[in-house]
Amino acid sequence: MRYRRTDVVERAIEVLDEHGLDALSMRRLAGDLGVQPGALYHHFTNKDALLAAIADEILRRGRRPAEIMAWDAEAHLLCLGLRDAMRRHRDGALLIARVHRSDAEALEQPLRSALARAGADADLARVGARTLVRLVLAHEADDDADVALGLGLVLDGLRTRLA
Amino acid sequence: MRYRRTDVVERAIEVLDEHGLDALSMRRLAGDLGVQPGALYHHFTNKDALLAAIADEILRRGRRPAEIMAWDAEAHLLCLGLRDAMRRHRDGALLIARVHRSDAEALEQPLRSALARAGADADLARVGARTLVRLVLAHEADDDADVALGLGLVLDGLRTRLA
DNA sequence: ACCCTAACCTGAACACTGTTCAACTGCGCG
DNA sequence: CGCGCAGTTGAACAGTGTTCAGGTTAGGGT
Repeated sequence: MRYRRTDVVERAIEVLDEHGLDALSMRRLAGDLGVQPGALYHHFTNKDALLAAIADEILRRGRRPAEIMAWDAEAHLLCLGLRDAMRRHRDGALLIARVHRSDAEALEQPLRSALARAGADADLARVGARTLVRLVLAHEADDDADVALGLGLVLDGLRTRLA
Repeated sequence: MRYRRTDVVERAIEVLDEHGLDALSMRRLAGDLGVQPGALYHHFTNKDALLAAIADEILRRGRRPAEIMAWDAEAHLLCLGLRDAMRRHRDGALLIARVHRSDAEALEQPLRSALARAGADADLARVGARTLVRLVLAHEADDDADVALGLGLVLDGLRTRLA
């Protein structure tokens, strides 16, 4: 059987959903595709690249069109969207947090520009966005009320600085 | 050579500091101690238990005596203490975050009781403490100004709710 | 001084992991 | 048809955590 990059990612997400991140080894995925492990390295330079591609795909599916609204409502919505996207998959937060460590930009950029539009200076926008993203990644297992409370805490802090 | 639990932990911290968390394998540590890998399993049921013991020791060393002060000053100080403790060792934040995943209590308890003393209800104290701890763990690589800004954000949020 | 128990360690094995690479296959294009 | 190349193979390398039957050794009690 012959595969393309996107086929591999799709199958990888299935393995992730069914068996978790720990079970998502190159050998396991290769076996699931009916292929030798080495074949995967034709599509991805290494496992990290594969995981990055998976994270990309998961986030791409979770992205919603931008709307015009107040900065704090938008920030809140962006955070909930991120949370939804990663919670749609087993170990989603674990995976995205791992990828986020080597590529923070992609996740933080939308929030940062929302904060910048609200009048935050570069430092505040950067730290605020980072704080919110990490908050969401860290609260995967918590229930929605806790997440809302945690986000409210940070958003309150931002509000007092942007007032 | 014969070792006790504490000897193993001490040596493990040295390996951690010199070569990083990735290099801290059971084989490597055993080799450093001049012992077979299996011997370590007499002192620790598995690697996670070893890592937990290392994290405990690192945090124990970093703990400072409690002082009587305003809740927000205390919370700020507790966070900086945690940050200092983990920054004293290579990959300290990585290690502690990993252990924190399966045992959140130990790290969050002091902050939670500080918030409770300030008049926070159980939910706010719990979420606030968790948020602060995760903030510190996530900001390891950032400079102190960014951390102070991030903490200030959350503390401001807490202040508006505790006023 | 003896022995016994418990703590500690050995050596080897098991079942995995990510990664590399020369050689082979088979599909599409000129 | 034949060339090129994307895709795959199969095997190997160098590691990982973990288990366990059996051997060793130190300390306390008689």
